[in-house]
Amino acid sequence: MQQLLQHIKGYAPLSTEAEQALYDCFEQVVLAKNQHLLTEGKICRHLYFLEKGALRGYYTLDGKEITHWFGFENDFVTSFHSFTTQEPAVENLQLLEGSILWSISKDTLTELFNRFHDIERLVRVAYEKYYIRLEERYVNSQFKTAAERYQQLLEEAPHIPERVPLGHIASYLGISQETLSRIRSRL
Amino acid sequence: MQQLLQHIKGYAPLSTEAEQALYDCFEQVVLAKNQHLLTEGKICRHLYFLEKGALRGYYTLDGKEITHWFGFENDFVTSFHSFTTQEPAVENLQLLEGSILWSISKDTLTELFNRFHDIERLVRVAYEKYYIRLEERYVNSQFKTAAERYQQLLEEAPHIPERVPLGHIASYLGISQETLSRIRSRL
DNA sequence: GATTGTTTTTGACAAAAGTCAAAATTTAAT
DNA sequence: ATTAAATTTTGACTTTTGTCAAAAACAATC
Repeated sequence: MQQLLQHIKGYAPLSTEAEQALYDCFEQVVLAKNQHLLTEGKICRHLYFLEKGALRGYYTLDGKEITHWFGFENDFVTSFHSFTTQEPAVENLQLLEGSILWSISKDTLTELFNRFHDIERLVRVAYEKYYIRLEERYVNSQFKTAAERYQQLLEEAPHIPERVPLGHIASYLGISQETLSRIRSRL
Repeated sequence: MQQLLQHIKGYAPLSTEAEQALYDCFEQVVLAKNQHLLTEGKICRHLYFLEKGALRGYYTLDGKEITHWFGFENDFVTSFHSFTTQEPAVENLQLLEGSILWSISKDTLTELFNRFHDIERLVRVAYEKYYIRLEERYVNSQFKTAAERYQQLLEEAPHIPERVPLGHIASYLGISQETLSRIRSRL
């Protein structure tokens, strides 16, 4: 929990009262490898902070699993679409390692937004970071070749290829596993 | 200006004072077709609301222009990365039509955030919408074929192919202009 | 340490998309 | 209306990536 508070204070300052309120509102969740935090069709009612571990977001297309993002230490994770709209999720969240998370419900968070301007600010700032991150991924995915994307992944996020099976990485990069394997053999 | 206020009230309620403050802080900008709102290397100090017209964001790669997004009526537009970080922009913003915009500076907006919790909330909610929109684009771009992407564009955003030259659309979809032309001839 | 299951690699071929160059069409300007 | 400029289409060919099937490598378990 200290890790969570430490992390979010990097986004924006927090009053003592707001910090205490956050402290009171997050609950610890411990899950084993391969368990699901969310399955498609369910409404995602929680936002999670990942203290330790790793997970992936994936959905099913033509019977295949498509992994479209990963979460690691100090990431906030949720099915963003389902969490914000409270509509059924189209994606699944599955643990890739045994993990420690901290959870807060949508309702509780909404209440915190009402009570504390600084918490709303903090989330606003966090959204900016996550938006920029997604924008970069988008541009890279669309306008670079498969080999360039993999090389960039090795340089900028080496923890991903180190901790995640190749098949997941291939779909994360939008290529087939065979193509990724061939790219690697050429390096 | 009424259009802008009307639009943002769709995100979250606004106190009369906050509404007045917004009214006072936005300035009208009128620009002709092909003019630039921002060129790469410059720091983007303003956020714009597009009341009427159209524009594109593009950057240069290997001497080619890559259009990665479009803005139309009721969109907020800026170089998001440069605006939030105040680092030099990597992208250019160019008008595709003669346009009417409303501009607010980063400093003024920051001040409004400090004065009005409800304006910060409104932007937080707006970010959620823009994030979801980008996430959908991302998933579509990476996991669908070129033809599927074009068909989806026709269905979900027909104003884009109607108002924008083919070359821009091709790079927006991440394909060559020739391929897009061939896709269209097959329909 | 043999066995089972999972993950990764390799091969042969097919499909999709890119490139370069030129022609056709559309749009804008005089 | 005519000319010039820009945009879109077409053709021939190359490169990239995907698919299916099988083999190899690696891990986990008993």
